[in-house]
Amino acid sequence: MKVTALLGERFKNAPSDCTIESHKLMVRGGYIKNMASGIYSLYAPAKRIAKKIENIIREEMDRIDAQEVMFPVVMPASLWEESGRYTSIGSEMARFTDRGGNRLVLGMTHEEAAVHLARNTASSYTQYPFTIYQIQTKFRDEPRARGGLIRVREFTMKDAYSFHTSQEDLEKTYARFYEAYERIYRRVGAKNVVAVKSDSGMMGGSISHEFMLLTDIGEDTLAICPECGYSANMEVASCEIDNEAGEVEELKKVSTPGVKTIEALKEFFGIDEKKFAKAVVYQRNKDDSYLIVFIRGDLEVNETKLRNYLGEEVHPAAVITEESGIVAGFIGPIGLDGGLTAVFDKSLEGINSLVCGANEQDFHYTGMNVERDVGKVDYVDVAKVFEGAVCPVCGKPVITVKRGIEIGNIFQLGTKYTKAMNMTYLDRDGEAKNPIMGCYGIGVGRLMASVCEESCDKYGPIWPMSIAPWQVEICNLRSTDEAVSRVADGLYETLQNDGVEVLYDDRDIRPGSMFADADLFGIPVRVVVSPKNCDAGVVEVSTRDKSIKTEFAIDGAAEEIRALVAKLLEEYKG
RNA sequence: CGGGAUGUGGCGCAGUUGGUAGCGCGCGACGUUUGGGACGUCGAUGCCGCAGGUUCAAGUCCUGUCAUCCCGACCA
Repeated sequence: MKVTALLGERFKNAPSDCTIESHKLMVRGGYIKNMASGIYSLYAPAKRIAKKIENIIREEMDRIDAQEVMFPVVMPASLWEESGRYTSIGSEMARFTDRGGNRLVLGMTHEEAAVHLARNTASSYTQYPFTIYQIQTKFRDEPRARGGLIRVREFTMKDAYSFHTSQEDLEKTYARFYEAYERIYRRVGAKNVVAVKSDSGMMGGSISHEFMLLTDIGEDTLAICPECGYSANMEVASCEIDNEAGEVEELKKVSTPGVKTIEALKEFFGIDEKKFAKAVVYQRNKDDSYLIVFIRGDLEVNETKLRNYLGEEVHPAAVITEESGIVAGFIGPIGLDGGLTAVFDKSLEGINSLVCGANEQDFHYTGMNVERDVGKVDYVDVAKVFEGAVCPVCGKPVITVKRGIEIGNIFQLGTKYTKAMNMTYLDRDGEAKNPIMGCYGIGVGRLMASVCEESCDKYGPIWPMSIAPWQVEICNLRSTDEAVSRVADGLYETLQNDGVEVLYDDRDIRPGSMFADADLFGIPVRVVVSPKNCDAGVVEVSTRDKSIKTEFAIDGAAEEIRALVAKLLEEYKG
């Protein structure tokens, strides 16, 4: 490809809208163009990168015996009504009607389509297991797109669905996907990727992992143990608590006029915040009724864990009404209004002497022991993990909290969809059963942006050879000079004939501009052809990551360059 | 959906107490240049987001609306 024929321009400045590095560079470098919020067109360089990522994914999917299929983007609402998600999913799913008044949806994920495709065909246990996948456009009407390609509304995704006759079999495939994903990330050049245990959210099912690329701009928070490798999304990370029982004390009611916050209580009693039983008030989404979480004063409530425990949606209480029976600022577990649900975090378990509210204006209790003064309660883990928390696996207090971008996920779905959509097969014993499903996704555009985010400098992206839009860029520093152009043109032609992907900057511009653009193209191997070099009978060859800078004699340069490309490609081989 | 901000040429921006729009980059032509975003001369590009209103006069003031971005909520 000659730059003179390439559509797209490169900018000195990024639009002021761009805040994160990959977004800036991909706009500045002429990779993407925004059309609407979270909706982008890709220019040729970005399209080429996406295609390479897709092909690596294809190779790895095919390798684990997944077969590529294609589902429709537009599906009838009725199919989604079968699974129940037509109503359970909110406005993230785009819905519309056709000219006949039929309700349709835009595909945001394809479990329903996968079941639809397979359910009448895979009617015998002998036809299991099997895995299907597609690489296709999805539309999700995100409430808030952000960060260029990091979080968009329309995007290309590889989504795979596996079907099994037993949990063990699902787990086998799940493990193969896990390994395939690790290979995919290595091959596309994503470096800091960890798999974390995650919340299954609306997908349903039990076990799931998210593959996270660690970066400060990540939207997810992760708890990671550097000692034993335990890692989990903050949403589900368990929190081990070192509880010190302390001295047994008598329950005493103490006047605490106007002392409402943990801060103020700390000051008032002059004791550590770990000695308080903090009350956090939530409301159920369905009827706004209240529930109260009691947790140790130094900890925060993890709302996702709370939701998962309750099995329903809740939100932090907006206003606490008079008639609720809640005395804001003085809430405690003793003598709490019987109509209120209380949840006890396990951080309170076994502590002998706690300070808590007395459910009476301006009074607190001291010396409270839950078992003794409230009775037997179920302790649950709803605390948010914090830096330095105790690892639930190895028991060392070394948990670190990091940010990550989700660049893939794998779910064990169970029979949620096959049951709801009445997909059955006849088992060996002649009994009709619902197949067990797994699903597995990778966002292509997000992966591209993530690699850019992690592999760049202030001048532009540094694309790994495996996904670079072109493998070699030739910079003809003096295209008006016949001798120089003869060398550059010849090299371009020879390399292309040898199957090397070449971007040829044949423009008549000053070297400074050409180099600045080359940095934005981020192509791994750069070949500079200039009058100076030609006089010396050489071309100058360097890598974008600055690890190599050398000269090759003009005669034989093509072969040397081809070998260099092959060598660099080797690093990312499957 | 809450909070904050911004809409002026392709990009970055300026535009005073209201007086009819400018700078830098980029773009075109010519010339001089040529190893990290050159210089000179000439030139093109604006429904000042949109719709109302106030005014002799609105980029500027008022009202509404749309769009985009950031923080949060949400998120397969």
